[in-house]
Amino acid sequence: MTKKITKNPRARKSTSGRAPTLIDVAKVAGVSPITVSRVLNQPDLVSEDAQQRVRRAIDEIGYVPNMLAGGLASRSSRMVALIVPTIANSIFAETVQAITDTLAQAGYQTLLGISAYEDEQEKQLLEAVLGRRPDGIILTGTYHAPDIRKRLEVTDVPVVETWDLSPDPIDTLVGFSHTRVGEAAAEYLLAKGHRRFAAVSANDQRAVKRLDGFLQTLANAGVDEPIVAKVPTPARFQLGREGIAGILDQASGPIDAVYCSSDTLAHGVMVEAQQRNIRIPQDMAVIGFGDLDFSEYTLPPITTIRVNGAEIGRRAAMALLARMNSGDSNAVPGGVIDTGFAVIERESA
Amino acid sequence: MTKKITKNPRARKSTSGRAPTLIDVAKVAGVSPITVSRVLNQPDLVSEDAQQRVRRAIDEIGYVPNMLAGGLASRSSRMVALIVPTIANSIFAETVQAITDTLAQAGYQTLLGISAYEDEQEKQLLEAVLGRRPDGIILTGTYHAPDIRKRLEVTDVPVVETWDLSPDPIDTLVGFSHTRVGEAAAEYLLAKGHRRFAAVSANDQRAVKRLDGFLQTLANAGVDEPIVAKVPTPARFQLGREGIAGILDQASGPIDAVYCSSDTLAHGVMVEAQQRNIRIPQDMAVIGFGDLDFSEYTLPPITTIRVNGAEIGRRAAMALLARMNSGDSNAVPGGVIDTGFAVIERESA
DNA sequence: GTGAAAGCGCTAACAA
DNA sequence: TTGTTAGCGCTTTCAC
Repeated sequence: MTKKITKNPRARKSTSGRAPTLIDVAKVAGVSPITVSRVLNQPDLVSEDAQQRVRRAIDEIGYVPNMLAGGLASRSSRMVALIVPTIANSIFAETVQAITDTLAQAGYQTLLGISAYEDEQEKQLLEAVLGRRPDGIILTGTYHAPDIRKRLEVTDVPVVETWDLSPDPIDTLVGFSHTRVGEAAAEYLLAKGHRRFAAVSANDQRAVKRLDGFLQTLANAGVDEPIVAKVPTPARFQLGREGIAGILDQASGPIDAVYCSSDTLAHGVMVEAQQRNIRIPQDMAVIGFGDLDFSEYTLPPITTIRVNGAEIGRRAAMALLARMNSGDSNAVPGGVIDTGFAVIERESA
Repeated sequence: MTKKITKNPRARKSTSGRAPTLIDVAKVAGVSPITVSRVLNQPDLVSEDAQQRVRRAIDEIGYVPNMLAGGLASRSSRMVALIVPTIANSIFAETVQAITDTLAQAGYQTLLGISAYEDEQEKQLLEAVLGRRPDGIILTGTYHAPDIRKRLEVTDVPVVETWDLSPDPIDTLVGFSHTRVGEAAAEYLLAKGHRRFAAVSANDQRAVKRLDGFLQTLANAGVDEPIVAKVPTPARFQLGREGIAGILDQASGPIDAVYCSSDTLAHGVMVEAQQRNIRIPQDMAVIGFGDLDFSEYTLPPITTIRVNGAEIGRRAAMALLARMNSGDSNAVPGGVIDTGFAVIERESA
């Protein structure tokens, strides 16, 4: 190692081989261990004088509390497990960022798991994470493999599901209705007078819900069934391009409007349209879903159904914090919070 | 809580109020606690027969090992702290994803901290995280506030710095030279015959290094000093647009080529150029840095200096794993791995 | 191949 | 306001 073991006079404890403990601090400060503990966790119970001595001692020997030991003794790890399908998508990234921020401010660390939209992954991550005794768990989506769900229902760890709505949450839910998103997209396009539709959708749980809402609303309105291109997860720009290319090649007539399950796909659709000299939105309207910042400045402008990833993250984290602090019993029932979404029109540049 | 406390016959331990422990397993299996521990951690030392009985017991009572206790006793938490400036940027997101994946496969969980490019944040995150006794730490960048650095040098926790190169790493380093990236950009543009330059750069540590490399190389070549627009972090699409707009408004003549510290900024530059009927690359060349997938399909195509975020993450994680497993002493010196970068030309559509 | 004893570093509960 | 006594649930010796 490049690091030199300098003869730092303060390093007496670190040279002794093991990290200084609370007992070391207590000795230096001339108090009992529990007083040191109190200075750290409930300073109000300790006299000014003792606090001073203890803090001085902590600085002097470079003491860092061992939270493994603390967690074991107090049965509270001050960690939250967060499981998301991906962070490569800017909107989930915003949510993750907001969650870690909010939790960090409240003194909780975030244990991150990325499930890649795989049940098996999610299960393994949970398995691994439960052993750490997290004080709370935040999960993306409302579908979870049956055994995972059961495990979570039995645990008394507060669970927040987010990014979706469901009639039977495990515990607490902070999200919005993807079915409604799809319906809103269809309603919007129908109101604009469009009648010949196509759809490019990813095939993950929530994208499929949106698509179903979209298709169902169209069916109810009695318009022709749209051509649908389903693309694999994670949705990449180029998949949108390929998706619409296939649709346009096989379509018997012109397409009025294209529904995309995400802005990323919508972007690909737009570029392909541009290649083919199809003007947007005059020749073909495009509606996306997700992160407005992206589509707002991409030319030509498209209509987007916008959700605020950061806001969802913040609210999910706050719901969890409330849950964790509401006494540790299951007395308080978990709630459902609908964060909603907004349709953002950007027809004219 | 919505969850019903069902009269599940197996839930005898969970209804008893506390989670089953290793001792509970031992009783059911008719062995001593240490045997249970061995089945979990060193199964080779235990007879087939005993293993069977223990595993059966574990399933029966739904035992989940308490890693807080395990970590305390074994002085190894099997957690790694990861501190990044942001994940809202797809390239860092890839790195984070690769790191968590690689570590998870090796049985380590990732404790995520997001520093928002703030020293103070980074410090607090580290402070908070050190108490969890992580087995390793992965940090973004090579600059760290002096006190953070000192703290880390004294610790015997393996540290991997990534996403940059430096002559004096704390321990191990996996990254590439940002100065060289800037130089390569300048060399590339100069070779194309460009002479009147502009630059739009973010103002974080590494972006500034790239910019400096770019400017220095131009200065050495004796060309006029470029107009530079520095934009705040995190770089958003629109900042690129505003940056180049300001430059074009104040420039006394045409600009041959624009250097951008990231593809996100480059995208903004391109859109603004499009608005002003400046053709790319014929009228004005643009070079970016970061994630090829983004710029490759954005029209018009630009040249990008590409780094593979996932690859960097994987290598950083593997370096850390090697470090953590190389006996716990500081015997093995930390190494420096240069992951390099590539110049991707996309001049013609 | 298995077990008994002794902590890991901290905090809960009670007492003074 | 402070301290004492017992653990938290596991792994490390070391013994058999």
